[in-house]
Amino acid sequence: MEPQVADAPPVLALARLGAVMRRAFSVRMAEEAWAVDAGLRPGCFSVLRAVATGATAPSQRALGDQLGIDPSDLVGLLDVLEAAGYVERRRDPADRRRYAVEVTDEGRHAIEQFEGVAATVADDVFGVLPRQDRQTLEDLLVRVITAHEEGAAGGGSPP
Amino acid sequence: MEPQVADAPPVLALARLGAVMRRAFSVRMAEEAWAVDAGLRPGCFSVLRAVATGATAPSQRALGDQLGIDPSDLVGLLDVLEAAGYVERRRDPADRRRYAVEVTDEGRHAIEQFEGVAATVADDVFGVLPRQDRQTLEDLLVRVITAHEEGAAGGGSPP
DNA sequence: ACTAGATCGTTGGACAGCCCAACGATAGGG
DNA sequence: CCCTATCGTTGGGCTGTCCAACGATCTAGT
Repeated sequence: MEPQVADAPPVLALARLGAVMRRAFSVRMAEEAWAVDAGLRPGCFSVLRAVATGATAPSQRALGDQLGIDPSDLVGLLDVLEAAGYVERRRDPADRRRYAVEVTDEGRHAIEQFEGVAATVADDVFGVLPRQDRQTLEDLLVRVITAHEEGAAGGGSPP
Repeated sequence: MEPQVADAPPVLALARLGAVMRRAFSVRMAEEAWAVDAGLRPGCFSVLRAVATGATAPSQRALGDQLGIDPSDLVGLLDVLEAAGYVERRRDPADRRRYAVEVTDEGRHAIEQFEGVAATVADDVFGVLPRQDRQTLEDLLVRVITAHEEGAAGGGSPP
């Protein structure tokens, strides 16, 4: 009768781990003056990164679909980012309902700083693993996450 | 300066993935009559599992420290579990402030059913990976999670 | 023995994240 | 020209998490 410390699917434990990471990230960011000053929330960086890494300036709808964020929540996040001067909302001339969200140079600079904070948090969480295993874990996580992002956004089955 | 297609530390993405898992778990559970009937919330199963796998009947304080759940939130979760007949709160005779939380036979049975639901969710999330990689990922996650649980609970340095 | 401080479980409230319903503005098809 | 669908936006509700404070109980100092 082994105590089976970790059962087959550590589903809720992973959910918990994600919450801890978000929390730790939020705490670390609260120490950064440039972030507090702009009123940046954790979700802002997910959006900022998606805008910057995307090939073309995406619409808010596409952005929300890709990240799994509700369009209504995206509004506030983009308001903050725009007020901070990190992104710009330009009307899509071909479809004036849409905004074409573009990243600014300051936005790209902010991403680098954000990456530094994220690296600190990642060290706290994944630092318990030896370097090789940690690399493997991060690679696998990226594969899972990107697979789900594609499945939600572009992976759609067009009728 | 690599183009860093997939960010160095997928911190927020992992946080997002955790939220997705919790959500998916909640949705799947909403379809199970035995869970809805008892008013079980996702966190209940984390607690139930911790109570069952622990060597001795833990106090609520120890339980909260291990799982990273605030004692005040643990109250409600245990109320639900006790009302469902899955756990019992017995006064610790050696220290009448504490409760010794014990799992019942029905509680153990509920864990098995819960594991089935969790397995379904895990398939949805990790199913995008080939079997071998999935196994590796789950193992690494378990190592990280247990390391943090030990660090939070048993890691204390008793004076 | 008696008091002072610490610990355990509990209550209540504050706060952020996530989701849904509904609305004006715009685009496309009959 | 009208009807429907889509985009961004507003508002509200629900849940999870955290913090402050309280009575009951244990522990330590005298």
